[in-house]
Amino acid sequence: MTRVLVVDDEPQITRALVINLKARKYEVDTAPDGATALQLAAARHPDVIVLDLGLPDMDGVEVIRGLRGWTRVPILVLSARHSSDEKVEALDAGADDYVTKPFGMDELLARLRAAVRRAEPTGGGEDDVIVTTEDFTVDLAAKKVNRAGRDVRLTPTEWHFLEVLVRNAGRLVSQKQLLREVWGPSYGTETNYLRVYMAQLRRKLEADPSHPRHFVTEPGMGYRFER
Amino acid sequence: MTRVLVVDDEPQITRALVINLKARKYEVDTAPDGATALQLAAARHPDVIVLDLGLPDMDGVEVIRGLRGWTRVPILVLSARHSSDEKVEALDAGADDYVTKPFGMDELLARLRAAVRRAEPTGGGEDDVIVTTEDFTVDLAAKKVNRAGRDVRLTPTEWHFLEVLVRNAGRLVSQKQLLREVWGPSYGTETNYLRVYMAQLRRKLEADPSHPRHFVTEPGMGYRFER
DNA sequence: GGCGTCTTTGACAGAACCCTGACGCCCGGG
DNA sequence: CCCGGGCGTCAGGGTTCTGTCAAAGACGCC
Repeated sequence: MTRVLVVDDEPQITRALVINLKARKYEVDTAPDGATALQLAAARHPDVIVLDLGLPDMDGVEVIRGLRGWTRVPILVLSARHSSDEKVEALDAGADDYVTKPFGMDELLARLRAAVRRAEPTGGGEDDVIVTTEDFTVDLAAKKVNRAGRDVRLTPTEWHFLEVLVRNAGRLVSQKQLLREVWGPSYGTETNYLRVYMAQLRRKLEADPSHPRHFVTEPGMGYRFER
Repeated sequence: MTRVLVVDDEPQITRALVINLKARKYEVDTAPDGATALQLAAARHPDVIVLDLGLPDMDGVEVIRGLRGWTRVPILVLSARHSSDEKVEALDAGADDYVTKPFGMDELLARLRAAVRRAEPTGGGEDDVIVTTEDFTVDLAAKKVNRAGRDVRLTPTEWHFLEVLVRNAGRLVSQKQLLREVWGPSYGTETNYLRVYMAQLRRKLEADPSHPRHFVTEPGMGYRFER
């Protein structure tokens, strides 16, 4: 199910959006200000964010920048301002689309669909959505891991952790980067999380967990997934 | 350079777009109708398409469908129609954005930048910078060193040390500069650190560590990396 | 409210790493 | 010839980092 984060301080707009989105089987979170928005974005990992630029606590563009520091989630900006400069500023800060109020609900939903659609994993392309090693297979699209013919059960955090590593196959991923991507931008020093979850992944996926072949530790720097 | 395909049958609009795009260092192709557009898209593989819906030979939505059959290239629709239905139809057919005429050039260009930006490859986007010598290769992005087909393990300090030298390939790096960059700004005289770590790097990377070819000592001055 | 799953913490042993001091070599100058 | 400075090498010990385990908290579901 697609998860949407609606950020707006006007209750009637928020309510209208929530009703329409829920009717179309979206999962919806709402935030009345920028701080809550950033926090919820990190905690809930929405698939798309609808962001009103006129927030009580901070400039909407700052919210965009705060998000773009660590995620590429589609951002659909909503604003009462029609000025070209405002649009350009928001778009260049990292917004994906800009809709002026008052807006047509049908159009907004269509733009939302478009934003979600193009953020989906590279479909027909030659990108390998499935990563194979000698010991197991990771299907990034289906969110499935297979080992010796059996599907392996991963918890949400385990999967997220694995995904970051696999998407950077061969590259070193720093501890800070892992923490930020999996737990959110306010994390960066809780390396014990990494140790615990790395151990879980190795236990579930490595042929010999005590001598990992695919999940390599680079002491003091981070971890690396090798196929 | 980013390649744009402009599809429009009105010469004055096409011309205005071409001028503005070329001024911003885009490479531009133009097509006056749908058939030409589909053909050029296949032949030239543009990074983004600006598509007017009102074409003489076929319905604009058909062009979108024709493109989406084989490519995910961003499509920015341009149209005189303001109706919500039209927008929804185009967006759901696979368009990425919808701008109504008359449009502001600044806004259009900003939307174009947004469309191109999000189509960029994921994963931070940093290109793999690989430095090669006869004896080993250094991948600065993946933080990987390969020698004779095997990955060489470097400690954090060793890697940092190597990185500074490699980024200044061919240039002399003074002792003070090395110490400051690797150990921090309060260091500058602890040349024994350098001797120790230089020895480690040579032992791990040089074919003949006692007669280094790539890590050259400039007595009294500093070190130099030569490929 | 009870239960199972998942996440977060804390503690600890073992491993990896970094600093340090000692020593020998080379070379130019006294 | 002797001496001193700069450099390369080596190994020990303190420090940090990692793997592992267990248990407490948080959460959702029935």
